[in-house]
Amino acid sequence: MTQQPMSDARRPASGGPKAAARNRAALIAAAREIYAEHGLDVPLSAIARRAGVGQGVLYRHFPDRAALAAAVLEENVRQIERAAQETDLAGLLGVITWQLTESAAFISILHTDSTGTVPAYAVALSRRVERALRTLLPQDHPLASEPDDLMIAVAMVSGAVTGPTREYRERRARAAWRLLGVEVGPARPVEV
Amino acid sequence: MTQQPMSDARRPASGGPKAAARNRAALIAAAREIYAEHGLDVPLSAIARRAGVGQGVLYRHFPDRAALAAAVLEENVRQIERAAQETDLAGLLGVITWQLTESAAFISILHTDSTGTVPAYAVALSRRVERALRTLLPQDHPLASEPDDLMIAVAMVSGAVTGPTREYRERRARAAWRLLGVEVGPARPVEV
Amino acid sequence: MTQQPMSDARRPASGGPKAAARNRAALIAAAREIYAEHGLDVPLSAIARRAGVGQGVLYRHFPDRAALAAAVLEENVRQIERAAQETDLAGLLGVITWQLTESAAFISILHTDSTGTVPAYAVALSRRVERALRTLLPQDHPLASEPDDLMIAVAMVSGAVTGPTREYRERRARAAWRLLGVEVGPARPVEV
Amino acid sequence: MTQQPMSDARRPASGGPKAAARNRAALIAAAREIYAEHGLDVPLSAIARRAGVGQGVLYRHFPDRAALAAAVLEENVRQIERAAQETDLAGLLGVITWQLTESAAFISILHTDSTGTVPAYAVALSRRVERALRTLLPQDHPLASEPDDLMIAVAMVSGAVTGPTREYRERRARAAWRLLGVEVGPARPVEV
DNA sequence: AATGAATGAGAGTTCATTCAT
DNA sequence: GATGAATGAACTCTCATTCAT
Repeated sequence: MTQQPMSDARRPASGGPKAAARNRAALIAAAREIYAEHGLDVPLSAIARRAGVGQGVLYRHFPDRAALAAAVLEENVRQIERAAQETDLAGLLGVITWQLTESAAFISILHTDSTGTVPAYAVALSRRVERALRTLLPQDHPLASEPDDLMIAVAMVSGAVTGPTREYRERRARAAWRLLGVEVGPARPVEV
Repeated sequence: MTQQPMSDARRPASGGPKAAARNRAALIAAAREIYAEHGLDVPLSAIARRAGVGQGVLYRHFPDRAALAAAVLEENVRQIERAAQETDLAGLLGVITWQLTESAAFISILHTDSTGTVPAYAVALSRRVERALRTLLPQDHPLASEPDDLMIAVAMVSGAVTGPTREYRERRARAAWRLLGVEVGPARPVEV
Repeated sequence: MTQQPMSDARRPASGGPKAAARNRAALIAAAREIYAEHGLDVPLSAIARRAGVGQGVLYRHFPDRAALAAAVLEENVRQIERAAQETDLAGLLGVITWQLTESAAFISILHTDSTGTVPAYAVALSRRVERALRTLLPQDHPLASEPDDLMIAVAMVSGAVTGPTREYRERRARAAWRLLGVEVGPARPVEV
Repeated sequence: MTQQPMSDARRPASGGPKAAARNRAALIAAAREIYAEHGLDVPLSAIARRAGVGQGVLYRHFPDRAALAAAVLEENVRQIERAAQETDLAGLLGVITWQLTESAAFISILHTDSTGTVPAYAVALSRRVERALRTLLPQDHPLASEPDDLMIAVAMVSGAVTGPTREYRERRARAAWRLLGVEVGPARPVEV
């Protein structure tokens, strides 16, 4: 018994090649929204629905859950890398703070998973964030004395970021940086 | 890790005298173990199996997933409250640190959930931890100046606690406290 | 997002422990019927439906597709082994012939799969059939001269068994045995 | 962000002059290969991919799965018909034997499907094979006494043809013919 | 009161088929 | 004509929850 539609209802179909890129973008956008709202552990079908596409499209573009997450978070990291070329450490931390308060998903690559199981792509992305930060880190910065301190500090801030509204989360993030004695610029998005 | 004996010639079925209480305790213990190993998002059937009881018993004692989690964490909090009567702040933070490194589940009440949705029971438990800490907090402690700083700091440490082994997680936790400039006693369990 | 029912429709539930064995038997019976009609490559959901049970029950009893097939075919082989103790070779071949004409599924363990990929359980069952046959095979039988001839002959007959009705298939099977110069008793089921 | 097709120098798209015929042939060849490797139950997309064409082309040439299978097997039958004009029965059986051992797909028209459901095209092709064989069948041949014996014998051999390698399958096929007392020439392909 | 089987919805994944370009 | 993306249903497998015994 091969898999066959078996329903006589003729399905409408397909969009054409131009739609492909649009759908990919829509999926990433939808995923970003839903990740921000509910975290990474969300039904893929919900993402497809929000993007307005069928489930198959999601699988065409992203072979598995990790690929989609990587694509979403990749954008965040790229923004951080871009920002690293335009500001100082405080400014970059502001950008990171923005992203932390904006998206529950982004937290997971810096804070990783509480069970200790970290997907490979998250490790790679985390390294890129670290590299970006380190280019701007002065030798005498309080987070420069021990090699792990920098990313531990970021993880700590991500731990503090909880709460119902973005503003509330930002307030907590700023308090966290203050407790670390680290100067942060204003939390701000990077314009695309 | 603990496989239950599976009493051979015994009466595995229904009731001993205080079987109910024993089952409840077994469920909590099993849940604690499994939470620590796999996080909170675990099939309830696995917990019942590890506890050596049927699924029905689990539901009899805990109407829903949250109730079980609350019961597990309740014990942690009780240990913290007990410890608060026997040591100073540094000692209490050592106890909390132990719990953070021991169980992925415990993190979730102090760090709460990354999506910002905090179950009601977690709020209550968190308050009790805060109260315990505050009884020992000197007026001039670095975390005493702003009202939220205390629990933000705890959340921050919980954010730093990740990694494959308990030792590794403890090392990160200590680094986190150091970055906060807070003195902590040795991480240690409270014996029951 | 844990998997949760999310529908408020309260589902009816469950049968009790006695039903377990009954369901298992029903599943095997249903599978046997459907296998006979459509071959082994049938949706498991169809089997569950025919058995009048939920999908979960099927998985409880048979962890995978192979386990169910093995359970069904196991019965056939057991009948053959039983028959081997009560008749001579011709009689046993009659029993096998009956099973071949009765069930498309049974063919697959003797004829195996045309792509050459044979599941482990099928190999084991096939060996048992061979053993049963060989206990009754006279030294001077035409299929006794070469070691592989016996099971090749059975596979050949299974290759001939096609057609819309059991009677038609049996006619072809008898013709096949005749072409092999092998005497066969009447095709007959083994009463359970 | 929209990446454009813009084939720069070449015209990979649409039509050369007899592209249609070439595509058709490529599809049949691809299907033959994949059928041989994985059996008839293969995603059509895999065939299109192997042929290096889009899915649409496949559907243009072959309205359904059966049409493609028929086209593949048609070639086999044509080779048999050709061979029937150049050799004797033993030689023709050698050709058929080659095809049986070469392709899991070809088996299905001679052995047909184990569920008894035979597609119409298979019946027609089978008849042509029979006709080709019968032109070379001597009156006194062991397979000439009963009308059905000829094709039953072929089906029997196809039933014996299983196993991982072509050589192994050929060995079994030869054993099968031997058990039937039928002389066969060497298994050989018909060059195209 | 405990057991553990059953239910059935839902998530993940795969494909046949259509169709915009 | 060709391409290959999109659709959406079918199938597999997993669990939360109920309930007969």
